[in-house]
Amino acid sequence: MITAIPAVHQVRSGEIVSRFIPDYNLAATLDSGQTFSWSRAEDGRWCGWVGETPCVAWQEGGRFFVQGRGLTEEAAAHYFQWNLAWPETLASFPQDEWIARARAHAPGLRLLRQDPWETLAGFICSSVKQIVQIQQINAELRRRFGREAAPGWWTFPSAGGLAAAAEADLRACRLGFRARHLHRAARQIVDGEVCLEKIGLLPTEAARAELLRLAGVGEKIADCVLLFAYGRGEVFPVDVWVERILRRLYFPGRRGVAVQRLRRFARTHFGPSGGHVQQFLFHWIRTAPEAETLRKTERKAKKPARSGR
DNA sequence: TGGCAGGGGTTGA
DNA sequence: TCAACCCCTGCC
Repeated sequence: MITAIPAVHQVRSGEIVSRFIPDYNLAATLDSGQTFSWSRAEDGRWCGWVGETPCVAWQEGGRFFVQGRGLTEEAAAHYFQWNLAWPETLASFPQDEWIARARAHAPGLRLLRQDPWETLAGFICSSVKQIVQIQQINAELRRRFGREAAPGWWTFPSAGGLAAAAEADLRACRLGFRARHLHRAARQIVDGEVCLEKIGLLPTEAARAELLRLAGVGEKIADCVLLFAYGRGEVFPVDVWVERILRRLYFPGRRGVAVQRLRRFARTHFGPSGGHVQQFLFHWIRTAPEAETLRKTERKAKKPARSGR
């Protein structure tokens, strides 16, 4: 089986950058479904990528360390969002019981600032897939189409690299029907039909409209890219788990509330840092012991349709 | 052990 | 609005 864990020792001779950030929860951040490029190694440290630099990251005594050959503090600070005004971000959250529970479950859960193409491609691969499977697809795409930056470490393939590949070769990475979407999206970017750099300069609504022009990109994936790659912290992606939370916690006893209604509610209710709130709620319902009952109830109550909508 | 339902979504009719 | 799309996992 392909795993996302490369050879740790290959980067242990690189530069180490660090900063004292006691209120950063690295494990929750890397394990909360916003990135598919990091894995926990046997020694508890995290192996992954800051851009095209293979890195190892860990925390000790409130200090955050990242090691990688050629890694700069600027690059680490940008990717891990070290400079975000965290207390101010938290202060902008609405006060309610569920957000308080989610925050208490994983204090210091942050958002990353990832590469737009890698994030986009990763989420196109994610539809109706579980996180472990997405990580395997990510690793397979790297191994087949990436550049070997260090022994055992392959960069994420460029849009050009995937556009030039045969769709059948993408399917061989366990992509299934997603292969067609990813191939077409890569083609659209290579052809200049959609420009990821320009999207970064657009207001959020216009940026979302541009992303929605890409094959395999609907509202959920567009919102994930806006939040995790373009740093639009107000964007609140609504996937099936968050949809269940919103229905259960904010619209109890109300049947037939449309997803669009939930999205409108989320945009206004959760405020300017709604994306951060979403990440807390998402991580809480997936992993918190106290949410176990809610998870089971929702699975049973789920309608038999295959799409989860 | 094998069969089958279902999964972090989008597309196109 | 809903079936179809692939493949893998977990449950019975």
